[in-house]
Amino acid sequence: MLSIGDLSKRTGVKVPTIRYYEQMGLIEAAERSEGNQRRYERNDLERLAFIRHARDLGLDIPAIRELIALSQHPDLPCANADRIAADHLTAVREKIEKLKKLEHELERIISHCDGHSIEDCYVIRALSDHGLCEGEH
Amino acid sequence: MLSIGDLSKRTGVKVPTIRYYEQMGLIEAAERSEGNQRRYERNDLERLAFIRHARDLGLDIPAIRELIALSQHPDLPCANADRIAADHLTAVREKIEKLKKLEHELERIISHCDGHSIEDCYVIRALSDHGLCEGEH
DNA sequence: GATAATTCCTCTAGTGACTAGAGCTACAAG
DNA sequence: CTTGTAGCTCTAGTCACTAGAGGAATTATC
Ligand SMILES: [Zn+2]
Ligand SMILES: [Zn+2]
Ligand SMILES: [Zn+2]
Ligand SMILES: [Zn+2]
Repeated sequence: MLSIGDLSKRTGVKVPTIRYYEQMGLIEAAERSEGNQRRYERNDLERLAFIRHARDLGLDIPAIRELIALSQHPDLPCANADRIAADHLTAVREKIEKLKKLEHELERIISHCDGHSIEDCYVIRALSDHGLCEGEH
Repeated sequence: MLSIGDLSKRTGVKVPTIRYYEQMGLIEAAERSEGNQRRYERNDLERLAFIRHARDLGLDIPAIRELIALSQHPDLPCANADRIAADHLTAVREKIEKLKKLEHELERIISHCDGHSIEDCYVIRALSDHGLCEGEH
């Protein structure tokens, strides 16, 4: 039996975050001690590690909730789980594309400033006028 | 004299967002009509276009506030403006790096699943165990 | 000039995934 | 047995908006 602090130390998930996940329905409400403190077991540890890893990979809470629900039906086909991962990959790629466009424009803007007065600052001018940009964003 | 709706149409910034920017101190409180409605002039249009473009490039509101303040002192050196842009570029690059790591792991995870049952699903297994990952994230 | 449609006003609350803090209680170590 | 740490619940704050309520002003139509 682990306290919430023990669980926190072992998984690297902060104590308030564990309570938050319980509230969000990602982990079941834990048993309580006589004094109303949460007590966890080994499988809670695994569950929380799963959640943490999924969050580290950028999945959001509804997606994780769905994956947990799926993982409790081992006989179902895994198409839905695979789709969740694939959709997330697509979203990640779209974010990368957008950020690369920003990176490109910012590089250009910064390199065009000769760094004297605000009056001549290319950063300020470029921000005032999207027409000076090379692409959309 | 433009109404807030006119300003919105001309800049592509939604009406509530314009009021929000006023509240955040990015644009000065506009003059009002007899009936208490905001009335804007040409320079408000430029200011709002500046804000919009800076937001589109991913700058946050405190950074934009600082850039606006700087732009009102044309004789100052522009090092601070340049630094704001450079810091932002650094942040964008860091985000790209993180997302690329995620992209890599997700590609790997998805390609390893042969897509039968949940029981054998590599997506679920990989989420359960970061040890299966190639890198950190 | 009356009426209707649209736009505007302020204020509050919701978004996602936590995080911080207040005020209180339980438990472990000395 | 006292002290210190850890736990409890509840509320509010983060960021940059967005949605909605309830009401007033403006514009368009007749
Ligand atoms: Zn400059
Ligand atoms: Zn641009
Ligand atoms: Zn699978
Ligand atoms: Zn991993």
